[in-house]
Amino acid sequence: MPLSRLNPEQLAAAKAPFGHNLIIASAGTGKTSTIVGRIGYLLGQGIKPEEILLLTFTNKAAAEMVERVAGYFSREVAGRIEAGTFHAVSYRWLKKMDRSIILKQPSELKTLFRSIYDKRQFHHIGAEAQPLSANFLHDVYSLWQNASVEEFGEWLEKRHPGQESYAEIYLDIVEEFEATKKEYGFVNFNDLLIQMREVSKRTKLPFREVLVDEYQDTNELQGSWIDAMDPPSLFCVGDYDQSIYAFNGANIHIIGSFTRKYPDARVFTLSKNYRSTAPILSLANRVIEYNERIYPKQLEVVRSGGAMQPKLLIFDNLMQQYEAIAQTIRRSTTPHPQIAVIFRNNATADGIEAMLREQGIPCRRKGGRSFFDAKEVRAALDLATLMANPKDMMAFIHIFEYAKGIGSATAKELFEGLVALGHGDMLSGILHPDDQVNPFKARTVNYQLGLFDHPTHVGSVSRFAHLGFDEKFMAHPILKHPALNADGVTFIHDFFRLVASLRPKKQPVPIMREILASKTYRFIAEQLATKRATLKNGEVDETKKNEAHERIRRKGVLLVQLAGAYRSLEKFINAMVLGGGELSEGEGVNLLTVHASKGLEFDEVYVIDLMDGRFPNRKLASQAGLIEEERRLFYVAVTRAKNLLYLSYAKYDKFKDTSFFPSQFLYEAGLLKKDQVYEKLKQLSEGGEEERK
DNA sequence: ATTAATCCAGTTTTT
DNA sequence: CTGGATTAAT
Repeated sequence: MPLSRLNPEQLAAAKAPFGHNLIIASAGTGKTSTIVGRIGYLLGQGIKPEEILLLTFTNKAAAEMVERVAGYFSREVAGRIEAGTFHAVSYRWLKKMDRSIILKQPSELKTLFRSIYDKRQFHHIGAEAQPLSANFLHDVYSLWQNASVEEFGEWLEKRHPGQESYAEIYLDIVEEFEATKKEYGFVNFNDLLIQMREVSKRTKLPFREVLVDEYQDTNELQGSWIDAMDPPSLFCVGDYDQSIYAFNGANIHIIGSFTRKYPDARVFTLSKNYRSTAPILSLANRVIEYNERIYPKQLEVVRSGGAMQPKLLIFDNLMQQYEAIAQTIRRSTTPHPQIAVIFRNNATADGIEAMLREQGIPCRRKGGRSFFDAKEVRAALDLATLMANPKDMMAFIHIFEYAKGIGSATAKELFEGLVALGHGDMLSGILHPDDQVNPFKARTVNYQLGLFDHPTHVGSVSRFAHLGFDEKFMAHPILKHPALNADGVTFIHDFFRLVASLRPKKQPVPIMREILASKTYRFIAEQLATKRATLKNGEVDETKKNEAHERIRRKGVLLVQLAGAYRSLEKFINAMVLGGGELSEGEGVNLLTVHASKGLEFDEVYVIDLMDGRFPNRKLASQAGLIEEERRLFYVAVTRAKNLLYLSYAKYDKFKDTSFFPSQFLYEAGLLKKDQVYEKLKQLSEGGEEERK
């Protein structure tokens, strides 16, 4: 039984009575075992697995816990537990209620937001504040959705004073943004939670207990999501010192005020650390002590034995640092998957990754980001998306921008024309156009030249006769669009053929295969490969081009592999958005941001680039007292280590010609002797504290 | 007006 | 190196 392995503290928590239970679990105190134990206890009490909801921060974490439960019970029982991220769970339930959902990449919706913003005029007069930029306003809006249940206008006023005169325009933009998303059938991450919260308010869900992992990173939106569900029993596990998602609206106040919110709350504290050696733990604790305490922290070290002290590595310049670390890793006897290199921001990782590969050390970097950002992957998925959601004008425009002579404006007109020809359905507009319908809105520009109106249209189609397409295609009304040239018509022809052959298919794998083999996709791939192989002097390097094609082909293979796990196209596409970021490529040494390292542990850990400005991020730390969050980030990073911990920094970046001071956390950790530099850094951070008040 | 080419800045963190 | 913004060309 899972309970027999727990220590008394963990056992008490796992066997807590129903109600509102908060478990304060510091790093490495067996939080996962306790949650698994709790689930075992619930099942033992006769609770059905489908009455248990387990919310985790990543889907991988959920899968791991379910897997451990399966080890004690059975895969069948464990599989019935509702487990996943807030987003994944919301998605599943909304699908269960038969909603059609097409998740879009955040960047896509940001583009949409920008286009709506750009339609507005801001008249700002000299002394007034500049209006917020489109991108910034989008992020502000998204943060508001996550961080607040107040009205947007009021919240904005508090957070960005001086913007009052634009508030009306902002609200108008936001309103149109919401309406447009609805029109095109788009849903973003926030919408999943917001829609699910609405559902929970109306429908009582069958959960007897909700378990929340990483409770310290719950934001207001997620908090209200739980409130709306109003489960009879809550089991929240978290650690105040590991709250690192303030940028996403995570509010430590939520975990901090748990006992005030629920007067009947019971609090359990897990204080025995099983993960790290004494020197690693004491370093972590020394630093986190600089933060104000909400709960007293008395971590007990369980492990004993001759442990190595954490080692500080100092380098003259950045590349030397990466090189030396790569060498140290090469010499290490620790198996590669048990080694992690942890950094504050992703941008830094390119240097170390390149260096590791150069030295022949295999590594894996979390974030399928690069994969899903690749244009060829986007294009393949956009084509698939059009079959699942023919209302997706953005996907259509992206595809047609590859056609010569067709830009976003013409693509939009083509899309709207096809929708009109299909009485609201773009696909039937392609396959069975109603030729009684005029696909084009009157364009004032053309009609000023009245004379040419009619002849232009007829003539424009006949001039494509030499292309040799069949009559049925040549009769398609959309070809009358005046801006089309031969290349554009050819592109449309191939695209229509693809749509026709995809239409009867339902399974993701054959659909993806068909897309990858299509002329449309091959044409796009050819363009991308050529562009990637074009040298500065304009010549195309054939070898490079072949390599580019090979990389594109491999991504296609991976896409088909991924598609194999899904039974419907819509689910496949959504999963690529919902879980895509959790995909990691390769095997070997782990390259992780601090945020991505949360919840993981490794024998050997390198925390790199510990320079002031980078870690802590000075731009952030100097504002709004966020130095505490940066400190928590440091705490999370170092507590990933079980046995060996290396901290490193470089004094100089040759490439950018900038010098660095060491991170103030290195002083706080006692690795550097406090000097004038430290005093100066401390002042900078405290300056931020002042500003807050 | 729209597309295509060129230039320029920039890069926190996640579902 | 990408994506956005500016500019040149159609």
